Amino acid sequence: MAKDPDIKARSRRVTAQMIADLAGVSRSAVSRAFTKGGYVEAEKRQRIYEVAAEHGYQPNALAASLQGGRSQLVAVVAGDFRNTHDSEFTFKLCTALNKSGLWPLLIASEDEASGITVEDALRFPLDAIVIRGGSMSASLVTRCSKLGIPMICYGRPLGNIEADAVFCQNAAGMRKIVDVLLARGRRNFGFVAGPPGYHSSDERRKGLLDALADAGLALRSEHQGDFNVNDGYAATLRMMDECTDIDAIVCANDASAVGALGALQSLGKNVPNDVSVTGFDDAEMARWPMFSLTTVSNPISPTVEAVVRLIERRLSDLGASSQTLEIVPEVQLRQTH
Amino acid sequence: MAKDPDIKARSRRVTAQMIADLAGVSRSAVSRAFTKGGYVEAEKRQRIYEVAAEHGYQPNALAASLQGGRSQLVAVVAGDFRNTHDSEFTFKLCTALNKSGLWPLLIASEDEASGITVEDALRFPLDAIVIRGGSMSASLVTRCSKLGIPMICYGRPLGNIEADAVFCQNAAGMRKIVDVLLARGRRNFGFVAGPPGYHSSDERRKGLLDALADAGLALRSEHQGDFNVNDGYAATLRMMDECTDIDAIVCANDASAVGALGALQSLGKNVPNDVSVTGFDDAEMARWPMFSLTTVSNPISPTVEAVVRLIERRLSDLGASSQTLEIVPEVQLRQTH
DNA sequence: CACAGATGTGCACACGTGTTCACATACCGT
DNA sequence: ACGGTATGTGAACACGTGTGCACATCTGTG
Repeated sequence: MAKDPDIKARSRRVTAQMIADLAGVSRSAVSRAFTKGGYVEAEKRQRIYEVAAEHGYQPNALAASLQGGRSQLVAVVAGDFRNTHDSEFTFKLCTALNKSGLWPLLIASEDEASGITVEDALRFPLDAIVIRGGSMSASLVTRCSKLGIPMICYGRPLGNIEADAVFCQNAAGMRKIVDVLLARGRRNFGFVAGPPGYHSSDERRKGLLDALADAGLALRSEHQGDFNVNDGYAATLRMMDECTDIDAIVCANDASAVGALGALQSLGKNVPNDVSVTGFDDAEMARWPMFSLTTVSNPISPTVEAVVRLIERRLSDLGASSQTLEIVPEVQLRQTH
Repeated sequence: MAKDPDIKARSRRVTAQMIADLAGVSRSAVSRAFTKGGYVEAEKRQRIYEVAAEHGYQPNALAASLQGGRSQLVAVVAGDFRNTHDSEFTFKLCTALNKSGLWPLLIASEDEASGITVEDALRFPLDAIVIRGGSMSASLVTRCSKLGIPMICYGRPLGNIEADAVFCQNAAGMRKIVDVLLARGRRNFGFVAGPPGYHSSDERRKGLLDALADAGLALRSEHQGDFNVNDGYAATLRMMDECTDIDAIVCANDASAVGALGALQSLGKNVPNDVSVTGFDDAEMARWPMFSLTTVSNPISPTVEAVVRLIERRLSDLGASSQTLEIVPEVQLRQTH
């Protein structure tokens, strides 16, 4: 057993060579002891494990990844959490990645305030990158392709961009819930919109307008919000001020709908007798007992599973053709329609 | 200009050596061109940048980190998001880390379902690890110390564990808001508790009981929840069924309080005339117009700043003594007390 | 005995970087 | 002329791993 080679006096991480010296074996033996299927004599192996445990040795995953192995890092570009459904999605995605032995490197916000861009993350030899549709660009796809980093996009279809994608059919989901309202005899529709330029926002609006047009109707009132409760509340107050005969308020997402419910209550309106309210996404708040919101599901679990599946497919076969998976939203009938 | 060395036929990341070959320079020149202060002749430098841009070259951050540099990875162990305040905190922490040039490696859930432990993350040469108090253990501290990984704990004080910590004075905050209720003449207190065994849960309960004891009062009713809206709603229904003269419902967190508000409304109770309701944390929902919840702030920004400051201090001086920062909560008076 | 397979071994190499070092050139001041 | 400084250069080394390779021993089979 070699003398303690002054580990404590050094701030460096414990290395395999240090363990080898202490255990009186070669570095190869240490490496083999920590590699599945590696040949090391049982007694030697035991000694290596003991010394390693005593000194807190763990192989350095990043050094190992240089060897043509994978880093196991997956960048998750989560956007700005404007829609709370996104934060629920992100955390579930991160959990699922962990379950697959992958480590999410989180980019929680991509804007100028954070001084960070997705491209900064490409300095890491990522196994993959998962990114919201809104942050996609053709140049980013090219960059990732050149670096051999698989890219999976969620939340929107990609047009002529070649990458894997998972998205929810926003327009179709919106049509479904408008059909429910029409079937209940609602005719005077108001819309609490999300911020324009966001694909989900725009597609949900399109689905609403198309469904109304097919029924020979037009929107009576529209007010924009930023996908949050406060904006939904204010937009609804303005809408009811402008048109007192609104009988259905369709909202671009659940938080807007929760805000609408709050505003209607403050106005003494009865939901759904006086006016229906619907949301989109089936976020957790939609299921709270005081709301029991009728909404359209943008189910997190199937989307997360699809993303993970696409990653694994890509890691198995980098040259596979790109694939797009669509999630079909379903109406969740509760108490507000 | 050397011939294209078959980059496209290889799935490997573009390397500095490949760029050097293409640009007709040494690898050292490429390295210097991408290192601040590195000496490279201007014309050569330009050529290197052009070739690099054409082939999507970026230095591999992980290879570079082997050179005694830092990985810039910070593990963020975020727990299970039982309390929605935690997801807000985590998101903001990750943004702040990005701003400091650090990359959060997110462990979104540490339980058996994910098959992941914090120790798995220690295989990466992390610059630091930020962890919720509930996931702390002395053995983890020892392990990190041996690996030279600084650890910052948030959410609870550490007892005799040697690590940096930031936490909110839960008990003191609770006393403050109970004093507000006492000053309003409330005498019949009910408590919607959080899950036992969570430090914040237990401390907030202790603060409540102590404040009441000092006023010569005892809790009239207590029901447990899991820090969420649904449990707050159900607990409040049970409480009002059990004791019809409750005049103040103190909740362990804001989501429980939001649930309590919903339950009281369904019972036709007027808040705050009939009964006061208070929360804890000042999560975003506390500020929604239909709730306008009186609560205690557990301010995210100062906590995040403190965590980042502790990380930077540790990175500057690994041997610095451990430090504990306390965040003083403040009462946020709104409409429910 | 020869061969094949299993187990075991340490040396040397590769992975992709940044840095050190010795050498080179140019310029300025003493 | 000499010394110091700035700029520039490529070879070699270091970082911390996993792997390939040649060699060694043992066992079983034909």
